[in-house]
Amino acid sequence: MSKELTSRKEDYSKWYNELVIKAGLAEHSAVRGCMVIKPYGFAIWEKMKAVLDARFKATGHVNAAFPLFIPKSFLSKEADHVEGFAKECAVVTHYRLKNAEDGSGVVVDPEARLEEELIVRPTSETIIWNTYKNWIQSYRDLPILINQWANVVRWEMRTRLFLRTAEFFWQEGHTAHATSEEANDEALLMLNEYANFMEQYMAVPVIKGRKTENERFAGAVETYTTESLMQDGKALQMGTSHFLGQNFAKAFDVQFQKKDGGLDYVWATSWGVSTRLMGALIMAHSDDDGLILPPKLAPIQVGIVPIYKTDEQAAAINEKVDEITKALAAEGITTKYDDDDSKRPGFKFAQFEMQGVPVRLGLGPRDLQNGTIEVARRDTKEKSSQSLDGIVDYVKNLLDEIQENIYNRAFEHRAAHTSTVDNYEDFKSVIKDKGGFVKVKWCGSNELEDKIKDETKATIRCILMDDESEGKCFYSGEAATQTVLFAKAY
RNA sequence: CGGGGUGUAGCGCAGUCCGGUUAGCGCAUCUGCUUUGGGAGCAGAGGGCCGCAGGUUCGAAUCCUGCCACCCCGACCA
Repeated sequence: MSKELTSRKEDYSKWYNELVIKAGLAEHSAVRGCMVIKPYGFAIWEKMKAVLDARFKATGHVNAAFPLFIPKSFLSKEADHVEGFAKECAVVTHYRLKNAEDGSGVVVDPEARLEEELIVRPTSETIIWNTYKNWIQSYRDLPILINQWANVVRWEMRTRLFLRTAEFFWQEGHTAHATSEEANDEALLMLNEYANFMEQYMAVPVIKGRKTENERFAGAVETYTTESLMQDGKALQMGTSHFLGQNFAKAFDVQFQKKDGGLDYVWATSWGVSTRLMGALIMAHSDDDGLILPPKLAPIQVGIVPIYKTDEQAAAINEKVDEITKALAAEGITTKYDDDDSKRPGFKFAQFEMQGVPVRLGLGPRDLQNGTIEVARRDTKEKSSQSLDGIVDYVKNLLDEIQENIYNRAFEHRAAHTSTVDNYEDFKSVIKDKGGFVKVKWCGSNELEDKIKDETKATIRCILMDDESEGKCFYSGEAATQTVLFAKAY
């Protein structure tokens, strides 16, 4: 395996694939389209999970677990929903294997066919609403605010590590409410929680908006989304939050007794983010030397490399590093001391860089003599010599600075790659040559959206929340009803 | 599902056209010595159902037939 990555300029897609492998985040498994998330990659996901889970709980939600399998008939109860997912479902048809008669191994036992086939959940609305039906009789049972952390399966044609895999991990929130307004507020609340997490922890700026009918979740009345822009100018949908109206309540006949008497169907939301966030995190910040992680999500915040010739020097360095590590740990900063004697310092520097460790410390005999330590920051690759006294405060501040810097960098990149146009010629040339988001006035026609997609590959990523609907549609010249962002997307 | 490509050591590949010693190279691994402030050097060692199953042949990684898997490009998607 070569030590270098393909550069982003040369082949962005290849760069991404190699980076995921070489940074030790994930790899392809024996099962087509399914990945193995390796310990280092999973450590990042766990940090994301911990922050999100705490936010869900702080906003009143609780966790629960629903089955992996869903009776096939459930899926078809909501018409749009089945249409959206039917084409990518894994189906369980049998429950037993037996030894092949010719001794060639095991075969499916044809006697063991399931009465009703089960599908592996592509999402859990149906099984959950079938359950909620039993839990809800009165307005006193509402709201229900439940989240589950789970894996789901969507049989994708073409997959890419983290960005699109046949099996992926996510969380799905499913809430039930007495009023339309309350449910819609919930969907917006979670959209904001997502956006805050993405910006404050992942250091990825996002645009909040609504999906067009074409792009909406199958079964939703309204889909809210957080959209980000990657370094290659393509957009990535990071998380979605859906106002489901009464669609699932009606499909599963979930009614409740209102306070003032009378029955009504329950109002619903669902919202989710997946391991796709890993893909966004990787693509948003990293460079040709490897991963760049935001300090708040980096499993290792500070990597430490000893430089020595003699055993005496090594012993003295070990002692000093031990001191520093403990002082950093006391401030809640995670470190990794790479004292592997079989590797040379240069190799370790490159390794920490590939893994995106935000800050690297180098300590050698010269430093011990001068009371200094070498500090290298991953985001800018700047190196400096700092006094050993006060190194903890220095590192602490530096981590904050890196977190801020990579956010600002991503923000500026997005600003530089967001164009506003008012005619189709300009639109086509921007999409083709520059990429990024293209902001336009829009008349709201589904057919036009499809046509533009066919011609340019660009789709409407979102309808801006605070849209001023003045002016004319950039394509049809009709009165514009909204402002939208187009982009080529992942 | 259509079109193209690839299966040879843990990884990346050569060899296949035109059959013929013991199947080779780089990286990685192991042992030893020298090294260590930006991906170390030398010496030695281990590691192969040549994707699978048939066939042709004195002889098959190489030729023929069938199958399987994976990758890329399209249609579909968080």
